[in-house]
Amino acid sequence: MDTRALSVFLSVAETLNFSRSGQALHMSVSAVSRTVARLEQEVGQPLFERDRRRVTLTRAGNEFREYARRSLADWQQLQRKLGSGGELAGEVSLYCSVTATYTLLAPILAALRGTHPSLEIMMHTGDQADGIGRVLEGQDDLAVTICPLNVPPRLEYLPLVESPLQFCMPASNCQVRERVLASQDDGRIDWEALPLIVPERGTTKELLDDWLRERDVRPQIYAQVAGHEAIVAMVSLGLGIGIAPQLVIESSGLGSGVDTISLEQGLPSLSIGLAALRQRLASPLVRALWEVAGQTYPDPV
Amino acid sequence: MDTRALSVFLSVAETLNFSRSGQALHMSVSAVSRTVARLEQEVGQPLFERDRRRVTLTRAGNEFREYARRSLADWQQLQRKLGSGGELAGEVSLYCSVTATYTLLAPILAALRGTHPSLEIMMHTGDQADGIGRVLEGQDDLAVTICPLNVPPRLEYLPLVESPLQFCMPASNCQVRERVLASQDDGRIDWEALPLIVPERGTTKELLDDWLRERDVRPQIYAQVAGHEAIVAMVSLGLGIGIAPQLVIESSGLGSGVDTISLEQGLPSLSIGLAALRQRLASPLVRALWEVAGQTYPDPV
DNA sequence: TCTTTAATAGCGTTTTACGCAAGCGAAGTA
DNA sequence: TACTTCGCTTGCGTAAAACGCTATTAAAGA
Repeated sequence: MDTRALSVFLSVAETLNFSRSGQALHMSVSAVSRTVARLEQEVGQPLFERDRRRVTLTRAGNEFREYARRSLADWQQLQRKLGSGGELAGEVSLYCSVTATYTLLAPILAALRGTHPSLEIMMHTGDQADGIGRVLEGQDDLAVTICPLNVPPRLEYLPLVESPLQFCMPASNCQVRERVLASQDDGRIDWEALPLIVPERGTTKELLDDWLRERDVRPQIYAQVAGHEAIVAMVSLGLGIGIAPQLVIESSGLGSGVDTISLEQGLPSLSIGLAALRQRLASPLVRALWEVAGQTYPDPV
Repeated sequence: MDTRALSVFLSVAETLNFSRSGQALHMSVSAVSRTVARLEQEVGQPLFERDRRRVTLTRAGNEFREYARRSLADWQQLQRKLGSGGELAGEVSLYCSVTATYTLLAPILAALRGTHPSLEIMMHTGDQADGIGRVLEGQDDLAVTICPLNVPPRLEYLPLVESPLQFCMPASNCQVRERVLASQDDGRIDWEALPLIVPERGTTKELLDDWLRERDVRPQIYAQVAGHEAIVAMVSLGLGIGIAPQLVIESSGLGSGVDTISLEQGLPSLSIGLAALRQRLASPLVRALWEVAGQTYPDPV
């Protein structure tokens, strides 16, 4: 009888649909099914009536729903009471890229100051690609990161914004820019003739690799760089064309130094959000930041 | 945040001693320690103050204690409500030996009829030695059994009574009886000369094997039999000497047919009690029987 | 009859919990 | 001062639980 199971039950009791609850809770249908089954075994009676097409609450299920609501509310109340009333032993550590600091994070931290003034943030900045690793290893509680292709199971991911991955080129006239414009006139860009500045590792590198492989392009790599900001900086210096999330290009101090390259079949769009270990999310401090973030960027569809 | 952890916390909050709570809860000190540590992480603050010699509740710990009491009471209330109010889908199945039926079990079932009239028991009888296996395999919810030498981790054991393991011999005059009496006059029984009727398997067999091995005795096995009742029956027929818990000897219809053999260093005493899978104990029906049994035989020390 | 939808069951893998034993600091003892 | 005891924590290996993927089953709709 743990609170997690109660949440699952409440979700199913609301949607009356195991699959939809699974999606909402970021877990598989079978996990939902078995969580409910366990609960039913523990209670000793079926909570839902399944007639193969429709799910309804049994009488016991209704009773249990009341209980679950109360119980969960009690728990949340206690969390609030102790979370703010107590002397807040620790702080929350957060890893993010420089860009995230003043684009994504600023409004979250502003809101947080209002709702949880006693919560202290220890921020570490670096290449966005390292975020997942640092969270998994427990170095940081949270990371702003691009949604990885496969979210590891012990990780929770909260999408905040979408930003398309973009190719970009120097804005000032230079050899690279001229060659891009020339090949655009031809209708197709000759990637193999252009120096490309790519991420050293991370999701964007993987996406780029896929994109190139699909088109059977073997580009001429000018440099592999850690951090999208650094890529944009190098592009603005005219060293080559690069790749970065639009968000980074726009908000780099060098925004005017680079132009995006528009393509018919562009690169995929990225989901950027928060990542944390499930385990750590049990902590009220971490969860506080998590929830404020979710409220600051509602429904990033 | 599950109810099990709350129980552990409440116990420690009461004893203010991790080791003692561990004993009371039938778990190791380290398990208690880590359960509390998990709880503290989840709450976000320490619940106990440990100054290496003494354990005290912190302010947060006191708050949490209130919450834990309430929460657990709610849960138990719900269990009662649904456990008795509902239409009790299943019944509880119980495995035991014939002897247990009318010695141990009778008062428990009588009490149960009073407190839980709607609870139905499906009883299976057979060799006591099979009880643990049947519970582990989920064939029965509960078994009356001799406490195994090593209790498997997913099993919960509730001691009810103690009964010494005894050697016994035919009560009527016969060759076997005479030989026992004769060797008792010599001061030492010559085990190797006497036909021995032993359990086929189970805890009593293991205890007997140990006892014989310690004394470097290689007995003459007349028969290996399943079920202590059958052993007593064979002994009463004069086929040899046997071994069984005193309880079985006394309450066998053949009580007058066998005599116990008193020894200086007798066989160890057995703990006889109820066994169930931890998992199954979450069910209110199973727990009902469990608790009534515990109340019927309080403190079997 | 075939397809679609939705829950459950089997199987292999990951994650979590546990027991044991070692560690370690403070208090008691010789 | 050195040694022992007490009691909580920690590292490590193992056992159990939970999960995701995939197959299965069953009902409803085309």
